[in-house]
Amino acid sequence: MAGTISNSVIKRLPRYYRFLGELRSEGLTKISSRELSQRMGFTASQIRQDLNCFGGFGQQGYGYNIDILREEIAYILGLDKPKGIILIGTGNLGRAITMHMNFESKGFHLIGLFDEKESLVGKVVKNQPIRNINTLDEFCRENLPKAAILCIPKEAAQKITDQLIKLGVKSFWNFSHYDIAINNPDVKVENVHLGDSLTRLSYKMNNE
Amino acid sequence: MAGTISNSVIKRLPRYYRFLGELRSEGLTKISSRELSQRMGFTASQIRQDLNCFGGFGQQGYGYNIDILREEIAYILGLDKPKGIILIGTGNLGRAITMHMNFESKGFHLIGLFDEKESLVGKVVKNQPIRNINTLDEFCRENLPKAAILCIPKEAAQKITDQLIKLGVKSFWNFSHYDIAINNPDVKVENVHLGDSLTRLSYKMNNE
DNA sequence: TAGATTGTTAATCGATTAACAATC
DNA sequence: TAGATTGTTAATCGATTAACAATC
Repeated sequence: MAGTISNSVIKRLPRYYRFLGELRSEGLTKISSRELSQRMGFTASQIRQDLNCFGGFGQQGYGYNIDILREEIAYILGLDKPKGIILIGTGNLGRAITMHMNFESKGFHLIGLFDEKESLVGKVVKNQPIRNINTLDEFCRENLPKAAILCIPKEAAQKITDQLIKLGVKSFWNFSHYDIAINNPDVKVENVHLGDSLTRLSYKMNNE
Repeated sequence: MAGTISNSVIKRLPRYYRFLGELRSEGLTKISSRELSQRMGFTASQIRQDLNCFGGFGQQGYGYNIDILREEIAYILGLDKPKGIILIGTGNLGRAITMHMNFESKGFHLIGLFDEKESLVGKVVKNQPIRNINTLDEFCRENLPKAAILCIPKEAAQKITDQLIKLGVKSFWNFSHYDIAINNPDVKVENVHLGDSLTRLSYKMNNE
């Protein structure tokens, strides 16, 4: 068992979940930490250490039961509790995420799309109408989303996050460069800085 | 000076570069590690430690010259050497990245788009025609791209990376779930696992 | 000169790996 | 029972923070 799971472990959790899903669809029922280490590129020691953070789901001399372990991780990740999420900014990136992402399998339920651009408002993406951003307050009071996806520029992001936090939206999947956490230490943020990632690739190519 | 810059520092480099750019556009010319720490949310100690990895660009009693430091980091990141990059898979995500990303400012030059879907081939995205994937060999031999963006499903990714590696493309910005690095330890890969990121947000919301 | 702030070393903290006893 | 493999402790490694002498 465990109290706090360290950040390093949390970062690896979705990967464990993905691989266990694959093993499952290959029809396997059990796996040892050594076998899993070869597939995932972690050490067997780290896998045992990690998996033990949330209870002894292995069995000595046998390994881990794939289904049970996967279910357990799903539970820890909260994938069994769909949370309402809205998306702000239906530009190229916002629309791509709306179309591309399987929200249901990641613990969410996409319930609203918003944009300020009149030319986009009313269009339908993945069966959802794009709503005018000036209806955001009303929508949130009625539908109580728990999280928001920010696909808007930095300048717009500050204003919108302030507004959303007042409306009770306290969790953000943030594609903007606005640093939500630094101004609001209490909210939950997961940042995706695509530009930083591409920049790191440039670094790696530049430095043997 | 420094030989090897640790992975932890590399991860932070693009962020330093971004913040220095902002300070610059605010018209500032110098900044101390303490001031920078307040803006960036790192400790001043860490900033000094990090920046010192690549030479003493500060000055005691003064701080850091923003322009000089920014230029130096740009050089380390290879942003001054545009590298040819191609994009494979022009679905929602691939098109969004094509439209949305500023490649030039990140050390790249987007020179080709590819898809296998006949209905997409020939369409123009950001002034580039979508090419048939079966012209990939020919294109690479002529234009020698150095990197590729993979916006294709896992199954397709394995085949395409093998093909690209043979053609001399050894660096990947990988949006697929195919684990390139595990099968090709020599290539440079920067993974973007959007689903894992959203899953971590679910975890954070689920665990106080 | 006095004040400020770096560069750098030392101390602390946390994460990973190794080892092995427990046990299925 | 013998073999396999976990759970867990101890050892190592690396990263962050603190401290302060060097110096602008």
